[in-house]
Amino acid sequence: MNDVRVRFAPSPTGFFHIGSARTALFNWLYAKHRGGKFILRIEDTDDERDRKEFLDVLIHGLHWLGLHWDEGPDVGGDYGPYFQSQRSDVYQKHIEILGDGGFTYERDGALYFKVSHRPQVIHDLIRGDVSREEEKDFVIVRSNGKPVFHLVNVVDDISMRITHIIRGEDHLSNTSKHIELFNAFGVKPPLFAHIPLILKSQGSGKMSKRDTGALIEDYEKNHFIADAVCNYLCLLGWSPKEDREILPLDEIVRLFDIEDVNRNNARFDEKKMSFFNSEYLRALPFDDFYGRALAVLKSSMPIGEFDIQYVRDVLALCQEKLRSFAELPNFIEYFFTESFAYDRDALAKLQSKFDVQTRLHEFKLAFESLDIVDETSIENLIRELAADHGVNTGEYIHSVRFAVSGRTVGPGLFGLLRVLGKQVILKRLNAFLSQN
RNA sequence: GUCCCGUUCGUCUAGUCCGGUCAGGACACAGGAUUUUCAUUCCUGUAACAGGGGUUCGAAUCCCCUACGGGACGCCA
Repeated sequence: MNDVRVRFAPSPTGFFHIGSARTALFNWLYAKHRGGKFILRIEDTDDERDRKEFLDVLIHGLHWLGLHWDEGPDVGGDYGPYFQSQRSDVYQKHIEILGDGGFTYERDGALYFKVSHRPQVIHDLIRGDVSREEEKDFVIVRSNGKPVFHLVNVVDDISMRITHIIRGEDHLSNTSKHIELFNAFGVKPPLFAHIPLILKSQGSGKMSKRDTGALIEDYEKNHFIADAVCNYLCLLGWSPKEDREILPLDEIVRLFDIEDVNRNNARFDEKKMSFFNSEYLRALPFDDFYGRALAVLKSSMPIGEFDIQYVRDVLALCQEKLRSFAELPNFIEYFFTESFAYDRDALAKLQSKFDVQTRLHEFKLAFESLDIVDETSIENLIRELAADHGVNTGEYIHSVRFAVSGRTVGPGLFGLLRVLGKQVILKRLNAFLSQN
């Protein structure tokens, strides 16, 4: 029997921010670690700013990250509805309770809550006890009749039986208001855990939606691996403490505890995020890699016109070389088109070192009479050529790579040629030689 | 301005609770090795306890002050 209940309570007023995502992640981790429930509650009490579009982005982003909820939109639960816009009766009832208790008064058409003018102690699992006194009465119902964040947030945490409130440190100063409300309702407040903020990598202040890497939907758009994003996010404010950083999410679930979260803010590091992504990419089982690669290429490359086995071969060649899916289309372009670009600067560099044209002529001559185009036979052929002409194998390798791909970087040449096939290789050699 | 939170390599952090190992790891950066290119992998290097006072035989670790950073101060959430 476990009764940990945590909630992620976003308001759909903007795109899915990385800081929100990490708050969701920490809530989710804690729920999973304790075998409790992770609840999604949509705080859509701001008619001016709430938009359906933002809600969709949020829901989609959470699913993409793999942070599925036990109660909330789409899945339901015993404490719904999970949209604050549908809970006015609950709020009305609680407003009356406060009124009956003499905690409220009206001014300028709005309903105010009378604060106690006594310091409120916040029991914070991360920061210890924090004492703060609320000085001014505050509005709980606007003059247009809509209840405000502080009220609905507390009411829902009470009625949804939330046991731990894990949220950003920016809420720490709000918490004294919330505790006043819990007290007024005669309810013992849940335990709090105010997690550090994510600061922008350059300059001062917290990550804002305009900073690169700030929006979860951009990671999906750029074909990041969600587990890598989660893994990196976990390490912003938390550590497994054993000189290990890349570890599977289920292991993080096992090791994670909210009390181990750091107190100081963390600066976002785009490079380290990318490093995590590339580590995850390389570790992907090939079929998984293949499936993801296909989705990336679908829109940018005419892979449909090619044999499936050919596409698989190309991708098998590339996985170990790739650092992100975003660079995949450019990386393999020449496997799927004859109109790829030649890197002229790179060619000039090669030509300054040795005679590219001569090596290509020599290679072509020998290659034409090669019957079996597999990696071993290509390698033997090149090594023999090099020995015969008394030059380094590299001269042939670099020349051929350039002639067939237009560039000096890429997968191992022998595999590359094997996959390209004899016909295409000869066609490209001829085309290159006739133009240079 | 007021209140709250924080401060270990450039960055993320371990170590702090229960003072005593050259302050450890990772990213980044620099050099080297391996590799047909690139990437990988491997090795090496640069680099930190914000400052000042205490307490103590001994402080990154405990206490105080200062500085700096962050956050909150809405009929936004």
